[in-house]
Amino acid sequence: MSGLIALCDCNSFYVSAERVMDLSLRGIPTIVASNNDGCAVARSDEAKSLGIKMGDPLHLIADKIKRHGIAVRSSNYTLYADMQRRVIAATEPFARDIEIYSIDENFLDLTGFEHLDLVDHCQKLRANILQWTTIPTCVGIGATKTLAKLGNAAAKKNPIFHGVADLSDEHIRRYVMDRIEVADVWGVGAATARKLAGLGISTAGELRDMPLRQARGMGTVVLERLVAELNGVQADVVELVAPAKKGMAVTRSFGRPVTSLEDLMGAVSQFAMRAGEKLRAHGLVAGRLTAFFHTNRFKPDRPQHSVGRGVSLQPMTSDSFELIAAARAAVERAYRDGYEYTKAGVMLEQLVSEESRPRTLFEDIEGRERKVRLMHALDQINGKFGRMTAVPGSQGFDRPWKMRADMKSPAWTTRIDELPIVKATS
DNA sequence: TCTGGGGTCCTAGGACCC
DNA sequence: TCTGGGGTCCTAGGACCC
Repeated sequence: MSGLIALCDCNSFYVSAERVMDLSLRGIPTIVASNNDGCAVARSDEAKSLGIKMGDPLHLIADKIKRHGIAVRSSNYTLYADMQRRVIAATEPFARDIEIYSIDENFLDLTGFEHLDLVDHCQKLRANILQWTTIPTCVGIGATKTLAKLGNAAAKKNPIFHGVADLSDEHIRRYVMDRIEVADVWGVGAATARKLAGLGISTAGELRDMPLRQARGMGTVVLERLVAELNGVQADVVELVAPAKKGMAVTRSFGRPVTSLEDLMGAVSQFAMRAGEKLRAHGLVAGRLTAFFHTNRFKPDRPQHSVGRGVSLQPMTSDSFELIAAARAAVERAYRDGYEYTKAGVMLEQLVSEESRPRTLFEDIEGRERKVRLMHALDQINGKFGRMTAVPGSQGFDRPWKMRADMKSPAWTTRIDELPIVKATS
């Protein structure tokens, strides 16, 4: 297995997904906001050139948005997940295997396609995705994932590549590596970049030439593997099947601060409920649950409080009511009055598949089966009529803390009552 | 005054990713 | 008024054991 790897990445994915159906956004500077309409998490090219940065808090760029007429959308994950599915379908004919790396990026194993002109092959891939979904992409090709990522970064930044940079070509590889900053290499974050700068390493090419031992000594095995990958030695292969999940979390910032135990319990109950749904959807059970909550860290002058309490789940479970009970108990113990809480969450760890769940002594088998059937019925109802149709009363009914999403597009492609309607005019 | 030398397992926290 | 959510991997260091 030493074939070439491609990384295909959707340009400004959330914005491009919004533009599939909403033609009014095309050509207009557009950003998509994070949950709670907090920060900019996707920007169109037009928005980028107006200086909008990834992660910019919306309330700090409000005047810029107004001044330039930037369109804003709340994030619509149902839409993005559906678009992702379509992008993958359009990609499948072009690779032996695909590893879905994130919602907008796929690694392609190009083994078996080497006899083709790979740049041409990847241009056809881009054209196919564009035709099926209208979503533009860029592609990087290389001997390792790290090189494919690097090629992708080059293809996005430099128009001479017309969207496809093939780093299996030595000249192109050298050209790109001498020009890309080391901080833009996949796996090099701020902390590592700072250390490397101290050694006079500022480009991808200089990192490639760093002795492996030095990389190991300065960083960790992670950096050592990274240097190997830049030299074309595979340390990270294309995964054929998704590895088992190790943990899961449901966390949210609140639309407005929570100041009572009752509201906090309500929120955490809802998160535990949702966490149970996710577990069951993956056929998993959890052995440990942690509930956490904290005040606004961006206001250090205000009283701060931050806690997380873990409890072990015995027997291991995916039952929402058991998860809710565990989460509520943790919150009750950790709660302190007199603070404004702005975020909370439930995290699940020690996940194993339902079948390989360890059995406990004195297990109430009948009671357990009843609970499983109840959860199944709950999932069916909520799957059919929408999330939160049937909910436990413990999460409260008015939910003053629920997050804001004031500019959300419809579920164009996944709900029959929200399909776009085309009106004929003559 | 002087207080071994390994192992293993687990957890918290850092770093990084999209 | 207003600053996202959800992951992975690695290491250091503590607890415990012989």
